[in-house]
Amino acid sequence: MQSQKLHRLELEVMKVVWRLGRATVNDVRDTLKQSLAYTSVATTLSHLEKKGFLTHDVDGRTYVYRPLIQENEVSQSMLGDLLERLFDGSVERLVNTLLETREISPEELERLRESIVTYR
Amino acid sequence: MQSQKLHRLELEVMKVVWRLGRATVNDVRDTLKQSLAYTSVATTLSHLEKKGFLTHDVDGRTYVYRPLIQENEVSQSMLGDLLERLFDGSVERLVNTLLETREISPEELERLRESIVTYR
DNA sequence: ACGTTAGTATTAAAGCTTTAGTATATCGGA
DNA sequence: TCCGATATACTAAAGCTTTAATACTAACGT
Repeated sequence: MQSQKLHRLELEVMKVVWRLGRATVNDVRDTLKQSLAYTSVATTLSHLEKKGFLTHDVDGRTYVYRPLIQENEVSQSMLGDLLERLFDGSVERLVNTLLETREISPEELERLRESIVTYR
Repeated sequence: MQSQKLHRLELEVMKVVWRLGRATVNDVRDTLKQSLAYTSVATTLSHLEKKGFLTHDVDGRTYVYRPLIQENEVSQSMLGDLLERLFDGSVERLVNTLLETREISPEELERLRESIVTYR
């Protein structure tokens, strides 16, 4: 398994593909917030495929991309990376920083407590 | 206030300065894990100063750098950025992803529960 | 006083990500 | 069939981070 780290644009493109399940260049292009040239999106999808995050099927002359890796896997990997780099691996410090920073709604805090308390 | 996002090397250098409180180029160079040319470290410190993360006092002909921003501030900012980009701002999803990785010792889990339960 | 050493300043090369232009191929309609 | 539209392939420019060489400067020991 490789690095599983995605850069800004790569991540945004992957999020679209994860959301859509299957996506052409134009699907991605139309869904992205930022407007990009067709070829920019195509190049990025190409990169992602070369890196092993995606593959494609061919439909006529059109490539239909689909993920080869789950969003959760990438999230875990990137979060784990930040955990090491910023908090020296201390989950406690990370969570405390999170609590300090965010104004968390009572509902979210309750769900959070539930998650942690029931975690075994 | 500006972006508060640090790249890999910049962050490593800042961590040294935070740890030491005050640091010369050689202090940083000697403390870093990776071995770098003197001028590489000096350039990075220069960048960090230009970006407003550091300043320096002069001691003889030597620059003694010190942070202008706290580690916690940068941690919050960078974690917040990841929270948005990866979890659409959902603290719950972030924490659940963290728990899923299962790299948490029982002691750490206990402290974590304590943190969350006592959070006002 | 002078040369060696130890600093900083300047410049830029190398490597990476983003972005898109141009070339080429092919599908589909008139 | 032929032309325009649309798809991918190829190439590379622009911008950013990392890394370090070179140039310049000043302190210090003798």
